[in-house]
Amino acid sequence: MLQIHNSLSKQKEVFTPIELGKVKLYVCGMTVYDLCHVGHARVMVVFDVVTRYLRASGYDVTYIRNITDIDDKIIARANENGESIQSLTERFIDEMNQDADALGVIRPTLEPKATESMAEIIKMIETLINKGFAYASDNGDVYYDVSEFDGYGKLSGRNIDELRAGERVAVNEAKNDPLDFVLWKAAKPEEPAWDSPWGAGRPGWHIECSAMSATCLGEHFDIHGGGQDLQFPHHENEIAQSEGAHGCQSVNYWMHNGFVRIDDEKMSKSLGNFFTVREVLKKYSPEVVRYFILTSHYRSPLNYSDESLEQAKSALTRYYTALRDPEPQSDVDWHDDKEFGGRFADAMDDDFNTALALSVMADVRQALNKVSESNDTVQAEYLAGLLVSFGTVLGLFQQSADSFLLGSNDESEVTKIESLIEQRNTARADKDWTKADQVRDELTAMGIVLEDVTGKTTWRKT
RNA sequence: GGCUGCGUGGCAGAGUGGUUAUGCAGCGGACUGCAACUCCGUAAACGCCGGUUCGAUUCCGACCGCAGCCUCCA
Repeated sequence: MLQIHNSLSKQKEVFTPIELGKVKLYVCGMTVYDLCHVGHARVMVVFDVVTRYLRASGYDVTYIRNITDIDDKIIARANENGESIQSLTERFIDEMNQDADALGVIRPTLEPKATESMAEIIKMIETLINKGFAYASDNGDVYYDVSEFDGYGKLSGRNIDELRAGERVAVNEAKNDPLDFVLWKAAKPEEPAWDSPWGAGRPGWHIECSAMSATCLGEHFDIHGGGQDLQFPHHENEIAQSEGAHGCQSVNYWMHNGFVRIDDEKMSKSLGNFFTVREVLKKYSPEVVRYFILTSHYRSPLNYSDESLEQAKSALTRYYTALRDPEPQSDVDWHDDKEFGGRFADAMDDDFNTALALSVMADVRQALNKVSESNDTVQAEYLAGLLVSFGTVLGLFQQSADSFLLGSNDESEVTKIESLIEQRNTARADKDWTKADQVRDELTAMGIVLEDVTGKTTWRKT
């Protein structure tokens, strides 16, 4: 029985879908003005695994991840670059998709864009005004009147008084209350703008998610996810907008993933301490990055360091080494495995405890190595198939062992490696250990590790 | 200042009121010409101080330390 930690109640709750057998999931995606960093990768991978596991549990999942393609930062960056907003956002949408694909992230069912949802956004703002939750000010902005919404603060665990006490933003004269937030921004000269009943302008950040989630999933859906930093104010404001406009609960389960940190500090653009997915993938293969992300529970902080990535790489190398010989049985379904499959399900059912699920896989690997040693081919092929089956949930073991262990090499390099191995084996046959070790040292210097197993020598990259 | 969350062995990271997490690294052994791989064995932990309890790393309270949100941020 799946339990999910709900940010609304701050507890694990048994998951019950609104509609039997179906899950409607919305995740806040990227603002596209720059490359994805590891923090973005974490959101993508975490909710990819959530989606995969829900599907593996028999649910028909509709997964929506939006794209914010109009906001202040985008306008600023486009101006800096001297390019159009459209060319900037198209470029970074493409870059984002490249990163997501590289990381093995399954594409969402739909990826709605703010700029393509203007009619719905404007309509929703009109509804909010009509219902008394919003007001247009003289300067052409439209604001949400926070005092009108009773539940304001229920997600982030604050109340309006506390927020006022902590207020440290310059007061905006156009607002009735400093806590009110903008739904529609009047256009300044030279800024991109859409026509609206309040004049030319563009939407505030929060309203797009309320409009798009309702359009794609309906007014009431199952799960809403995103990074922890969106809990306040973004998600709090979404609740105020959606529930104000629709008059019903909008989301049953809120899920927030923890931050990626560097030296115990949040990785973020403003701190400048981020690594892009692109640069990490130059050093580590995508599954190593996925494995690293999944070693920690999704709500815990994840500390990024070379050492952590190296550990993930070593661990994954051991899995692929175990998978090298047996031909994985192709029709294994982990659900049918009483022992390991049951433990895996228990771990994943417990709020997607991937760290615990990985420890089950480690036990499978050990069992696999044992049966391989005793030449129990049938059992080895079964356990290899079981690992691959678990891998479909976590997005691991999606390549052949050889492609992971050998990397991509041009033919001449492989020929050279193989000829050196042959030279060494000839020397070994002659018991010329000095020569044999000399050749092996040469290969080591090339980043090649040799493994002599049962009369044959295999190699892999370090 | 307000509000949240966290503090586990060398490192990473789950979990639990009394019994092995797991991975990486280490140590001993088997295998090997030597290694590597693999297997077997092994050691090592629960921030500090009180309380509840027969017993607490696990529950409660204080303290210390760290992080996050309160402003754009995944």
